[in-house]
Amino acid sequence: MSAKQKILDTAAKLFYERGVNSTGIDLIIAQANVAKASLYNNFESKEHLVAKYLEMLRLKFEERLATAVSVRGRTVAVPFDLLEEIVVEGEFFGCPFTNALTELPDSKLVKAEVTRYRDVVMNYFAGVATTEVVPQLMLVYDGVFTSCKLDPDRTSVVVARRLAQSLVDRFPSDPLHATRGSVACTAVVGSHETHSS
Amino acid sequence: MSAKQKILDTAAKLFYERGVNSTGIDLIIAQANVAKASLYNNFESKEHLVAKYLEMLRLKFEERLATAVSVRGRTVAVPFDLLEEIVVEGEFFGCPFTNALTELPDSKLVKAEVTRYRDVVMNYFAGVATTEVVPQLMLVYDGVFTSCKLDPDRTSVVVARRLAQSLVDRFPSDPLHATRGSVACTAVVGSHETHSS
DNA sequence: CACTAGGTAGACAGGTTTGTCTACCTAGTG
DNA sequence: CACTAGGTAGACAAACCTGTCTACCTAGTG
Repeated sequence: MSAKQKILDTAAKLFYERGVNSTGIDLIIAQANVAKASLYNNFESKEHLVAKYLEMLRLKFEERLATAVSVRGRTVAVPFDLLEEIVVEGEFFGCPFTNALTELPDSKLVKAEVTRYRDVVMNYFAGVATTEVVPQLMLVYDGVFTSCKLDPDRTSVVVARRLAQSLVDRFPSDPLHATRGSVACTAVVGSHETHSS
Repeated sequence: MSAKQKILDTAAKLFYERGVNSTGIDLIIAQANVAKASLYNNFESKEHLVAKYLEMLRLKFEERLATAVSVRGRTVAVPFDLLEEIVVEGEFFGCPFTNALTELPDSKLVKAEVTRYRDVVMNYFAGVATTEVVPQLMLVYDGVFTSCKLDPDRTSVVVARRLAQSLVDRFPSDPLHATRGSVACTAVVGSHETHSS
């Protein structure tokens, strides 16, 4: 395995679990078993490394999204399913993109990668819901990372998926002058749910 | 104005706008026009200062919440109205609590303050909705900070308020328990005990 | 007046960080 | 063989950072 990939993989793990600013270059190269020069030969600076780390995450996400869609179909639940896979396995540290931007608020590189990632998500939601619902879905999707990070209870992802599903389902009617429908609502929220172990 | 308060106010502004880790002690004391000894006489460490900063924000939030409730009534919209006031005035840097925890993930002091703040919010939502809806409202409330931070478009807060309102409307009460939520809730939230140390 | 609480100014120690640089090594290829 | 691309090892500079310390000042109070 090339030094570049070893660095990227090690940095990804450390950046995510310990935070970007708490992870020094020296720690990365020690854990990756590479020399410092290898890092600076392959990456212009730490900021560039962070950007590449985020780019890698986005590419992986796009890949997993495509795979899941081809298996389960293009539904609003898929992004939440993917998140659930991560949340259940051990510790969860929130959204790596928003985390990185919080730690490096002045980095244009990081900001660009975050935007690119969000565009992927928005695009996906735009494919399963009308344009008015997309901001609502983004709201729920943004929220689930924070809730999962801060609540010891990890059921947020289930709540979020169900909520997102209900938003898509009931869309045609406007929430405001919707059918007051306890029927529609209970049906929507109460029913459904294929998996969710 | 006491040096302690000058430090706290200056630190609050800097911590929020520039981030905790990017704000050095030297910058704080320079902008506050106080001596370094004044800072360390009043605050045990930088971490303690950050915790006090978050505590101050929470107290202000509780105060504004109480005022708004006494004026507009205890509705689900109030927390979103308060957020809107902040979002519209110039730049918005996201939730100061989650930001601080992202920057200092190992700080127990910070974690405790974040939890205390979230308890206030959850308590409030528990006062306007049934227990099943509260996690959904938290999801939307968590999401609106991220969305407002990352989307140049600040309409997220409007979308979020409307969504929260529709969630509450859909569950005016639990059919089994038959009571209109707001009544029971006022009791719950109204019985705020003074802080138990 | 004398005392004290709280303030100022700033040097300094000890640590951490990123990024550069020199010197050397090694596997693969023409 | 000779060359090269990419790697190792680690010293080092320069710039931060937090927290401590000495020395001095000043307004209010008994």
